[in-house]
Amino acid sequence: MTEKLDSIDLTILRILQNDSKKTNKEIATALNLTISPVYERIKRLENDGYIKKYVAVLDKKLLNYPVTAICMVSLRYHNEGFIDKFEQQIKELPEVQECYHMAGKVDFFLKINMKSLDHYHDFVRLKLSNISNIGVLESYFVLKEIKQSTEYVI
Amino acid sequence: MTEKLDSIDLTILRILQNDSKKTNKEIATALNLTISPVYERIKRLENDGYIKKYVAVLDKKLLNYPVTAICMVSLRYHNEGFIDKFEQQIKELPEVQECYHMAGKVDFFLKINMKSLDHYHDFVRLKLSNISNIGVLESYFVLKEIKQSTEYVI
DNA sequence: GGTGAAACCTCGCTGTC
DNA sequence: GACAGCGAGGTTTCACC
Repeated sequence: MTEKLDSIDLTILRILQNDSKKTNKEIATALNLTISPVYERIKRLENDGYIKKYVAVLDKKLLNYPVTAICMVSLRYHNEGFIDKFEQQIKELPEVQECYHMAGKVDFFLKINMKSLDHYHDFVRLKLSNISNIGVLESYFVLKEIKQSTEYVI
Repeated sequence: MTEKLDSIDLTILRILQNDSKKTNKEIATALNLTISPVYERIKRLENDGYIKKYVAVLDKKLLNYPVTAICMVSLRYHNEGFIDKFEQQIKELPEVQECYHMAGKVDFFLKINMKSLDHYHDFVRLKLSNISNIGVLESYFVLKEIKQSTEYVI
């Protein structure tokens, strides 16, 4: 494991989290380096876990997933076992893109993408409701996506 | 612009949204095709906008951004001009990773990553508060990230 | 930790069916 | 729309600094 990242590492990460198709050559040029050190630093950043994965970001609208819901869930019981069980069940639902365990009145935030409100209705009725221990479930619908990114300000 | 995607297109998109480093050769093998059609389909999917970009997903914890907040904002005034102005100002804040205009009582959901609660405090005090027209601002903190993905169930 | 070059492989394209 | 095959260029490695 590495201890610290220097400014070259950070620049590489900044470039890759914006466009992972940049070649080592392009990155090397931007950094006034040769290809080899860039190659080796990227390998190190991958192996040390700084870079988790490389993904293609798709267009939700074109793929016909226009409905996004934010769902706030509160559990009925809060024992460790119940919480772990809930988390496990949520992980297995591919429709749930994001899920966070929260501090405060609401226990979980979920972000869910759907083809239509009917699909969302079915999802809540057939899948979410099958998860026991849900006390309160409130759905909010997205009117417009202002911003969606995976970048960090590093 | 293309009208419809066939099952080969969907398989390619499924593969790439999970791992964009897969080579055309690997994808071709998985699909029992040669490289050329895979190459041409991906080019088409990029040009038609189905694939928006390729990014590296970084590890928040290792980069020392352990604090994630969900922020719910309600505006004071809801004229078109005010809403557009607010959206514009949010877009310019790199700390805000996601922002959605919502239907209902709350106007906007924001997801924000920070190095510490102190940084979050400064962010709210110095940046968010500088945005006029914010009526109500409620912050919820993430205890644990259960799931975070950019994939769609296509 | 960087350089530069060699070996290898994939990409990106063209012609053909 | 898919196949075959090629030259260019990217990836990977290594000896050297």
